[in-house]
Amino acid sequence: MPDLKSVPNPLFLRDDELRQGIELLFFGYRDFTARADQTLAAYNFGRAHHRVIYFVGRNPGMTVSDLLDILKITKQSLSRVLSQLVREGFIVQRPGTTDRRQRLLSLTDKGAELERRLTEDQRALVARAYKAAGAEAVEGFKKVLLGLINEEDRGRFRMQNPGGPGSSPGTTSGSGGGAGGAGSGGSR
Amino acid sequence: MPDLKSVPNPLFLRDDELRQGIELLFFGYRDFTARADQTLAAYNFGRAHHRVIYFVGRNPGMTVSDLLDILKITKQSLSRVLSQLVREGFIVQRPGTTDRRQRLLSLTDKGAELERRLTEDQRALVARAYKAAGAEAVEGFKKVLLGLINEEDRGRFRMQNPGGPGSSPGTTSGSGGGAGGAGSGGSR
DNA sequence: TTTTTATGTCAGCCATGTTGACTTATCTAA
DNA sequence: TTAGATAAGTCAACATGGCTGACATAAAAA
Repeated sequence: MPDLKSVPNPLFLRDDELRQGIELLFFGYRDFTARADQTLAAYNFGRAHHRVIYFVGRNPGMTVSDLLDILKITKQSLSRVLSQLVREGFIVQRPGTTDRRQRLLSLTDKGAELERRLTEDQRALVARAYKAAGAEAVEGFKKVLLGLINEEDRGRFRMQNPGGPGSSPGTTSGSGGGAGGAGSGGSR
Repeated sequence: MPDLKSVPNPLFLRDDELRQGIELLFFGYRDFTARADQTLAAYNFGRAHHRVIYFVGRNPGMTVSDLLDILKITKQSLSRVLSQLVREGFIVQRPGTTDRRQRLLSLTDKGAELERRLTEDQRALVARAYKAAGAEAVEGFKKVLLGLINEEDRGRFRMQNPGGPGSSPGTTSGSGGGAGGAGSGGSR
């Protein structure tokens, strides 16, 4: 591998390569969301509902502030979908124990089932792409995407050794959950 | 490396890993678009304008049908932004030479300059992520994203050897370009 | 007790996607 | 040469999901 510092513009940083990356992200994300969107339509829900259900499922007991931090939308925008999901029995809110102003969010059984169905679409798609690309490519995929992410949110992901290729499978376990992040302490 | 066929559920295909991939895509795309959106706001344009400008810049002389195929939106949706861009002098339309029903699209100088400014934001972001991750990770990134993309659109990308893991770094270079895709011949 | 914070709500605006119906110009095939 | 298909555009109406601004309530913190 060439020493990056000594090369002003390595081949993989040429304009064409970067544009290709931009387009891969566009097409990739477009198709990544397309499948789940169909499932959502059957419930008369949109992508915004999916995101709420997904992250609440991932972080049971999270606060509204936590969710806002993740989604980076206004509370008015969130309110529209969240209150709908609560009204229709997909999500429950209970007051926080230490801070009773908080509304801790979690999925109902009904919500958990929807979450499963929704996430299944994307998981299958990602699994297929992972399988086709191989373990090592997956490491690279994660590494690059992590680099695209806002410094502040990067901490949501606990990545193991970037050591790469042959990293001993036995230790890959750990972390797992990773994205938990949003502690209920939620300051802003 | 374990033989995938013999392992029912390799480590990199565990549920946690797949969810992490889903989240990386969400956060990655969110931040990938955030920067350019700010630039767009200064022109009173939105993401839809950006996409049109980007792809027309990338494929000068493309037809409206070509563009619709890429964006996968309705012509009514496209019309709203496209006619605005034409009206304001960012894009020109000229009749097709062989088929005069077609309106071949290209950027004006003004449009090209905007395209440069817009794409610069994303290119810088991608470049930073690429640089931090390294050439080999970039290969993996591309490989996985390509696997997420609709079979039909995959052909827009001419990837070099999927050679995989230990592929000699010296040869990582290759092709580059690629993504042109939408030839103006545009059949549907 | 006063102030700040966490949450929610009403009202209205904007961007961007959708469907359906219809027009115009042009190409293509019978 | 005419009938039908195709490329493009338009009007109208609607849904989703962002946004701002203003204001309300309860509970924590100073």
